[in-house]
Amino acid sequence: MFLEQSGNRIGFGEGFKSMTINLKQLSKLLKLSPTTVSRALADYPDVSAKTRARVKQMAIQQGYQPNPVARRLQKGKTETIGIVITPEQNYFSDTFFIDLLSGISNQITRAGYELILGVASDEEHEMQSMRRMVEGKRVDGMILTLIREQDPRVGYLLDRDFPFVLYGRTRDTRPYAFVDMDGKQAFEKACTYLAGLGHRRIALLNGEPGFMFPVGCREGYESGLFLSGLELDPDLIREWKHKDPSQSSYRWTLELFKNDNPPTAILFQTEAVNGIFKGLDELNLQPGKDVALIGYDDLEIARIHRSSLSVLIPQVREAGQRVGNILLDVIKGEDPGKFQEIHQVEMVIRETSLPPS
Amino acid sequence: MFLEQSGNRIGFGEGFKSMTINLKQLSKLLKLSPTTVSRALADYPDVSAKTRARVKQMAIQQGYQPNPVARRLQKGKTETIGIVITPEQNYFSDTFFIDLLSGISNQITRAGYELILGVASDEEHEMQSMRRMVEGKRVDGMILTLIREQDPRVGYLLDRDFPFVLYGRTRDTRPYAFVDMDGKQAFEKACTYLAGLGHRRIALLNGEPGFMFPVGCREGYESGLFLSGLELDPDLIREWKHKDPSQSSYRWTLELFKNDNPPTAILFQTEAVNGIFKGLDELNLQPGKDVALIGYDDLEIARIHRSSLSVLIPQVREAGQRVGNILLDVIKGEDPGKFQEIHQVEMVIRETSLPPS
DNA sequence: CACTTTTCCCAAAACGTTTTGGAAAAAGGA
DNA sequence: TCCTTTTTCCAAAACGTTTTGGGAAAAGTG
Repeated sequence: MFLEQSGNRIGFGEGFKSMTINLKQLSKLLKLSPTTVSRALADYPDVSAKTRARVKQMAIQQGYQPNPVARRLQKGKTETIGIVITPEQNYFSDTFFIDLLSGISNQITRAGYELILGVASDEEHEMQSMRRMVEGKRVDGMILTLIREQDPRVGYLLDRDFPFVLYGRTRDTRPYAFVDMDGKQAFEKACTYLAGLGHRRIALLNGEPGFMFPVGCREGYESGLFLSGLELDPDLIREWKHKDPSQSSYRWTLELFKNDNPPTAILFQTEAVNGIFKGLDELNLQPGKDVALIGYDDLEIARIHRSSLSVLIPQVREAGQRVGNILLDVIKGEDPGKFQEIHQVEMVIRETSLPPS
Repeated sequence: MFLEQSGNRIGFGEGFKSMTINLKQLSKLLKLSPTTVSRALADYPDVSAKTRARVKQMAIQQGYQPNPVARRLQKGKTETIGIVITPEQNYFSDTFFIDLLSGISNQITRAGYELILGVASDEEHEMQSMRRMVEGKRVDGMILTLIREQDPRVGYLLDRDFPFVLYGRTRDTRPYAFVDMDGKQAFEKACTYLAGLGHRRIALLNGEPGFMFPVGCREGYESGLFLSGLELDPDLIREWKHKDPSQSSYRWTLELFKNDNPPTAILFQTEAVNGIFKGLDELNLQPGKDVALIGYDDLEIARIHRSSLSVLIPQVREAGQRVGNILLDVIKGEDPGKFQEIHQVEMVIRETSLPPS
């Protein structure tokens, strides 16, 4: 029997009965020191090929896995990264968070890292949850999403040199790592496309200011107008509310068409699609036929709708994978300033982007 | 200066510069042993009120927080719970996961626990991700969602006495802890309500078999028909596909109305609403007026639609809170069989549940 | 053969807590 | 006063790894 006094209690005690073996037990089984076993498994050159093989085989046979908690203590690393999400501001697409988390998790797991999730109800709790992770030494790095123009989280982390990666960008001038979608290029592309079809009155139903992503969208929109030789008309720009994308975009849609010279096309974040469809419906305008529409993000509703929506599709999962990999590099000590990625956004033309009637 | 050779390197070394103090440093500052400081902070009775106060004050002043990794190693607990989600099967509502995670996180955080997230692409990876957490000693307990009728995860965890809680139920007869929504009662209520309005042909567009939740829905539907003295007509029951709720429900909606004796009302999970709306639209049937609709789950699209949808609303966040609390109790060693909760589902009548025309 | 180098292994320390098992000092009881 | 009890503190061990700093044996070198 390979158990010893300090071994795991097997077969008695309440709760979970651990079936696992630890390093000391494994080394006893092999008649080697824990040192050698540890080093054999870590492929150190100072253990002979023969014993290394023997150790590895036994480790597999016994199902040995190093206790991560013990390793973390010794290594002084938590092998964990943190992310805080805010349910209140779920203005994103139905699969956005799942896609992003999926990409992140996919990459960090293969490095043995864990992803811990904080949920915050508002901006204040968001900071609080992050500080708990950082100051409580619960993570080696942070991932930030839903970035604001002035984002206190970024300053906080920069100030203490704590590793982090943004999904998005902010206005801080110090170098930091980020992965962002090229919203500007996307909206520029969509805008020039519509202008190319002959549209002259193109509206923008944009996200609410404060957050960073509507900034790029607006830049792209303005640039697209300019490149197409169109005037910018402030009456054609409106902003929906994050708290209630559908209601606010519904109202703005009605507003837009009270204009003497109403738009023939609308650019928007797809989060607002329900409100826009409802508004157009009420005005007896048919999406695609009477008004061209291009949304930023693909949603199921956009695909299933009577006139399936033309969209700009960000590859969120792929971006998440990059975010994960970059964070691992930053944790390793690499310069965050090296990792500033802007990902292209694909445009998929479906049924709502015809020439003006 | 309170730093010593084995203290944290402050002000040099690459990467994150820890500003935090550890137990040894704190105890030196207080001219007490680490033992006493530790016990003072943990409110042991064998430390005098005076020193306890002194220790606590200094701890706060210095911002001391026990290193969680070290505590976990000593305590033999990870203070962590795990959950695995599957993006492929996101047939749930737009806020379902956020709501559930929010409730769980809310409760476990106040007990000092962490929530780690696994993301799996399919059933096999789901199991693999869970085994990594369980066998890799990365968590003290698991939370399971999207439960199947025969769910290998439940057997796996029961077999090794590992603490877990289900959001949902399965067919395993051994006692285990779960929190479930009373889908049966919900559908029964909706069905009798519609029957009470005079509907005689009530269809059920249910989730695909294999998963557990459609079972309760169907039971409630059948029971509702029976209580209302209506015959069950198999032609009025259809199942949408998890992989593509909208398309499949769209097709089934068209099918249902090819019937010589078509339904005047449909019960369904709100995930399928887009397909149903599209189908009805194509058939020139107006939701609420020509066909009564009650969906299970509240979605934004359901509220914003021209005829806002009558719905059954499960309190997912509250359920998540219970799941979190129960898991903490089970980890503490309490009998899982004691924790079997079935939560009521509220019915909210809006515009799509009128009497038959 | 003697001496150096290389190969292979290991004992001990360290990571930062909590728990165990006292022990000294203070207080109480006769 | 002396003995017992209570109060208050602490040294050492433990949790399970990895790293440090050798050291013995084997292999090369002259």
